[in-house]
Amino acid sequence: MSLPHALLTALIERPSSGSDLAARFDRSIGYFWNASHQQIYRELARLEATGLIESLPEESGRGRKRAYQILPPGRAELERWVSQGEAASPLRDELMVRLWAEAAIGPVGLIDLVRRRRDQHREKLALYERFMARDYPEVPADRALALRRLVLKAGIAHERLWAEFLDEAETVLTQP
Amino acid sequence: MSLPHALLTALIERPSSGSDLAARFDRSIGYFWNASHQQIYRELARLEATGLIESLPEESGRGRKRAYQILPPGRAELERWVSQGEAASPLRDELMVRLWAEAAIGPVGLIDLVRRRRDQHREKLALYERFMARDYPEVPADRALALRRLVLKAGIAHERLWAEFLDEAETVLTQP
DNA sequence: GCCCACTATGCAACCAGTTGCATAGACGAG
DNA sequence: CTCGTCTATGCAACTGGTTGCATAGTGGGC
Repeated sequence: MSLPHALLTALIERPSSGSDLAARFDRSIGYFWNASHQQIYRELARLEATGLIESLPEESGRGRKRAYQILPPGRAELERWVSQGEAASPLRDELMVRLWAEAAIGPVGLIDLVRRRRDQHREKLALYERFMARDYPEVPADRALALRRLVLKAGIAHERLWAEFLDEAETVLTQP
Repeated sequence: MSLPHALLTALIERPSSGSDLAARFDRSIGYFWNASHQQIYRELARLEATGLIESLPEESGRGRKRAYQILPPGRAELERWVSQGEAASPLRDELMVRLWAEAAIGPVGLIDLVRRRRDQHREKLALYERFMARDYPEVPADRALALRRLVLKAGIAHERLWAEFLDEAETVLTQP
């Protein structure tokens, strides 16, 4: 249940509409949590129904932007939640299952998929590195900025790890 | 939809019951795909209903082991699936959302959670490294073994990355 | 002025995964 | 022998995420 809290966090930074939020997700926390616009709209409606956020009265309706802002109970809920988590989100990666299956049934053309996916990771890596160079040319002294930089840094490390791993997988898949 | 294919792969290696499979998931592909016993039983029932596997006739019933084996259509489906995937599974990590939220609302005691989670990753890392030393003392020449070793290696790299990242997060969270 | 493409919002149905619990046999302690 | 505990199987309800589609406004090209 991180999506509502991710939305609350985004709304603390500034009031936003659903499409705003969808766009912002792609550019910041999107490294580690993504959401489709349908999820976002549904969750915003729920958050409003439970009184954690409210929509700004700007003659709403379909096709019209509808901005939301966070309310005090929303901030309280976010504070409660942040330090309260427990288990690590379970790890799931389809490609690993495919590699494992290839080991069991022999060569079946997984190599193309591996190459495509490695290229995806390389692209993301390059993108995130541009973000890093642009937004954090040096390590910020400010705590909040340092934390946001850290999240981006984790995204970079993650993409680099996968790109390197997939290079190695390519070698193993082609050789014998 | 990787679970059915993960089960098919496991059943190629050898016929197994639901609880067998649950145990084996914890020790091999579990690094990258896990499943509760409920999911496994339900999925096995589905796979049998669609004719991809069959249960061995060993006087079944509750409390009795009920082993399944893969059928030719199951193997065919697995081969079809392996090389056919497309998008990378979306990445989701709650802790990153929490870090991001902490950046927005200030210190709220996330540090304990970070330490706990770092320790979890360290434990897994140590465990996987033991597996590596025990099962793959040297790089196997055999393709299938090399692939399985590779999956384990990815698990190790992943846990190490997280443990190191969380060390850094601890530093940032405590300092300012 | 009209059409077309684009942005923004939203509904409904479906699917995968989780949670809580129930039931049946195996097996050992007393 | 019977009680408690462990393993194995299973059902039902719920939740979060995905897919496919529908509808309303906006704005540019012609």
